[in-house]
Amino acid sequence: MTKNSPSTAPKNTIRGNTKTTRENWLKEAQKVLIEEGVEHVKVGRLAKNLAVTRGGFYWFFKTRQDILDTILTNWMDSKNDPLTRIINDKNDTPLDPLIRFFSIVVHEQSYSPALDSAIRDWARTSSATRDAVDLVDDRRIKALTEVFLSLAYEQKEAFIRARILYYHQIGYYAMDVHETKKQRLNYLPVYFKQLTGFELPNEALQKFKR
Amino acid sequence: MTKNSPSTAPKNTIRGNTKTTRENWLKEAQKVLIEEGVEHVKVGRLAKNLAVTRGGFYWFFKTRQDILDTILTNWMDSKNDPLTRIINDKNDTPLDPLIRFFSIVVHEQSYSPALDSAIRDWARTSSATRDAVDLVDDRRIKALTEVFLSLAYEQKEAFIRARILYYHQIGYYAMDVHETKKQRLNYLPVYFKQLTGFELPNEALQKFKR
DNA sequence: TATGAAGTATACGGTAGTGTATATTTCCCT
DNA sequence: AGGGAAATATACACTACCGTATACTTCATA
Repeated sequence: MTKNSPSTAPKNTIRGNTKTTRENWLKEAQKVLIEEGVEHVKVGRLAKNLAVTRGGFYWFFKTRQDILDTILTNWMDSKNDPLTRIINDKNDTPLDPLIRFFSIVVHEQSYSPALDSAIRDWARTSSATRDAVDLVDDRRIKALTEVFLSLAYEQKEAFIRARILYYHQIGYYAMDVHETKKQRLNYLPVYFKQLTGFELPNEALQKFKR
Repeated sequence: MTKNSPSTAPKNTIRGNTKTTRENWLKEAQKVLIEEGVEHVKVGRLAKNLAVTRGGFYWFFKTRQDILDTILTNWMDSKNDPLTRIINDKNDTPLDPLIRFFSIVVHEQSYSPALDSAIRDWARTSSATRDAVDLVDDRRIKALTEVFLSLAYEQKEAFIRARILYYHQIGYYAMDVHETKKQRLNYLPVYFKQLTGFELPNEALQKFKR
């Protein structure tokens, strides 16, 4: 009847006839978003995947748009974006932030390029999403520019380097390249040299291999 | 009643109650594909944009899928892809193919990165499209690798350079960067240097400015 | 052990899309 | 001038969504 606001209510004890959680729905929605794009994130579809009827969905979310908004907000949150957090203060060598960037990108934990790419697609038809993507891209490129500046590149050159490094990354996943980790590690030093202008230190390479 | 095969019949004289051509529909479909993605390419939508009812659509195309297939086939055709045709034989300087690549990309005539990007999105849900995109990407990267090899780069380095150059390009448009031509020309020499390893010849830069 | 909160299932009315069948319009050609 | 080809318009049956309302189930806890 009158349902409570879906945005409240953290609850850890499971009560009643419960088969799904809000997180289940969110995760499933993200999965479909990644694999097939926004247009396929339909509540009936999610319900089916969760082996449940649509009814439950509206317990957790007000509308379809509501769950989409939630996904976007989560994604935008800088706390969830390792790519903007590559700049670490404490006892770094100047090259460390870049090594961290490559590490995040190569290992693909804590950061989902697939989600990034799916959201980028979504931006095509949603201006709110477009804005979010612009904001995040800008944030990341600023961070990378800082890094290159600290490596003594000129402003303009640093900015272009940041762009090439970042756009290349975006392109790589937009293309949906399938490579084994081994292949990627094989190419890594060449990529590093060409994209940053510096040699990848050998001890860093060793670390990647784990 | 029984309609003739839509794939035949080139006709230049306009007869009967005609308001649209097959090309009109195709172009409109491409436009919507670019602006909003495949899922929005609906025959009612196209009809509305062409100020006509849906009826006519089925004169030119068997089904919605038919027009989508046509778009994909056109796109795939290497004759329509300037990016794979950058290698010209006749009296080139070694750098000319690269200059041509940048020129195509900067000027955006004869090649629509927006369409490229939209089709890439589409590949997410259509395996036929996925295959087409893979094929085209591969073709282009091979072409670029050849170019870098002819500039005396080692095999591996040439391949990575080709990738970075191309992926950067893809990423640039996936990000939907908005820049004036002036800005792009400003950055161009820096991009060229970083992406190819060679200085952009001054006379080439001048040509870009027209 | 029973009761009510938390969630699930079912049923409904509405919109938007698909493709097919058929009537209608328009203009080239003779 | 009028017959017919080339489309266009209209009408239909069908399916897939959406969101709302309401009845039903199940378990934690009192």
